[in-house]
Amino acid sequence: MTATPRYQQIAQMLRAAIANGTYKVGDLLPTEQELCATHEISRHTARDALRLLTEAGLVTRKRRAGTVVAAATPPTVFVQPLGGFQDLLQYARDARLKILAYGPAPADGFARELGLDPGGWRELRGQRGTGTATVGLTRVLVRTDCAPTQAEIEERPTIADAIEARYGIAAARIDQQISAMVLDGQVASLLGSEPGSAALLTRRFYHDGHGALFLASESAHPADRFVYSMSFNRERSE
Amino acid sequence: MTATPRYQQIAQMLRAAIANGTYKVGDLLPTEQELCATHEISRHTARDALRLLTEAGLVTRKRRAGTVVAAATPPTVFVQPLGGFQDLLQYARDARLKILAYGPAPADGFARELGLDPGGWRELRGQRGTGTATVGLTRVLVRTDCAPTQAEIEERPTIADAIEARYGIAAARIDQQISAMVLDGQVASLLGSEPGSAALLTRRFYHDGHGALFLASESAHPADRFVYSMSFNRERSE
DNA sequence: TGCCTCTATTTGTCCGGACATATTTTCATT
DNA sequence: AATGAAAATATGTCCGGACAAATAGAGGCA
Repeated sequence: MTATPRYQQIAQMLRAAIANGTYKVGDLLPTEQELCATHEISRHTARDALRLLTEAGLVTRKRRAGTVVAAATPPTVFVQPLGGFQDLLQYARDARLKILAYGPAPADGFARELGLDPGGWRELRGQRGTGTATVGLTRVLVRTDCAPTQAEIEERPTIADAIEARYGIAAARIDQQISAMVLDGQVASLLGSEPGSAALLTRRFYHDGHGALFLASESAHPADRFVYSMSFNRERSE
Repeated sequence: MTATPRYQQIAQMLRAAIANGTYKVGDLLPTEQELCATHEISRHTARDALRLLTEAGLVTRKRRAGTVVAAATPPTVFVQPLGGFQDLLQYARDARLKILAYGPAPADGFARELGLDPGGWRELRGQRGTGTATVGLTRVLVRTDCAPTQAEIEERPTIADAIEARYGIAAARIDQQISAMVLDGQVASLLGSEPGSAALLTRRFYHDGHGALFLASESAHPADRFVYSMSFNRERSE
């Protein structure tokens, strides 16, 4: 009869009440004590129910303030999980970064294009590929206070990994923009492609825990050799 | 001194023990009773600690079998949350789909390119934009047993939304591939772009709960009008 | 009015216990 | 040896209680 546990039943009732507007966003849910009284359950059971709602992101709880509705529906429907920086780059596992140049950011270089002061950054130019096949041409800006050496970069799969290993600065947020471009003669020859062919252009911005940018990159990938794939899964919410 | 709660301390100790190989993947962690005895805590506290590890995906628990290590490191480091189908498409909120053609899939059309039997699918051609500005040219395949009418599609922001509303078929997994292309004369004129300019090409495959494909789309977006942006956040694991 | 302190309230942590349920192991039976 | 019943065991659910910590709100004070 009562196959589902009590605390899940309570949680489901509250979820429904939130969904149908009985409790609107910003409203206060009943306190734990009130739930205990109205449903004749122990405080522990009430807490378990509210814990489910908290984990789903539907409510937030604060001492003395109570439980307030944060969203009428579970905030995220789909998620794209990433195992690490390599999954973001989507190069083959054995693709290596060949560094062509690495030094203080020139005044008229990548930093200027992004509206950054070249003084505080180091610029790297390189190409990525496996063996002789080049799959991407890259420009990178690294903040000088967390710039690894060339050797440290080359022994890690990505620059972000090198920074995390060397300086302990971990990316908290990464913004990525993908657009398309037509290869001009110079870039095409570096990539071994036909001038006038298409390429994918990815820009990535790595932010630390304070939201400050510490790493930026721009890469061109010939369309005939590179497709950016991603997979989204619907979150289980029961 | 002991600012952090006991159960979080225990969880951290276990996390560390898993990370440094004291417990390897597949090993059994101490039972709740053993944790109670060794750390002189109540079973409730031990359970709270193990709950944290379970939520992080580090361990799985089964009655009688105990707690086994599922992964040495938290499985997902970054997540890209999506609120719905519109976030995937990344068109402006007021962008509308103008349907140019909608009917049974022709034998030599999009279905053939994807290796699908044209008999079971309906093909749609359209363009998306706001007012007069066209931002994308689209080909879509819809499985015939869940194909909405043209009116149903036009009154919803996306075709996936229309299918979910009309047939109750919700996408469980969406695969997306992004590549680049050069616009030829015919497509360029439809999009109002220069022939030979670059465009972003997105292919999306929507799968239902059984993993079966029910919706596929291919869209071309002029690079000068469209950039695909995404944001990844590091998962909080504490 | 503005600022401060104090209090009451609500959630967070932790303890103790009990029974339920699923699953493995053991052992008796065939 | 194969099968099936029973026991043992680890987690899941639920109850009761107690104190701690944070903080919104009331009330007092300048």
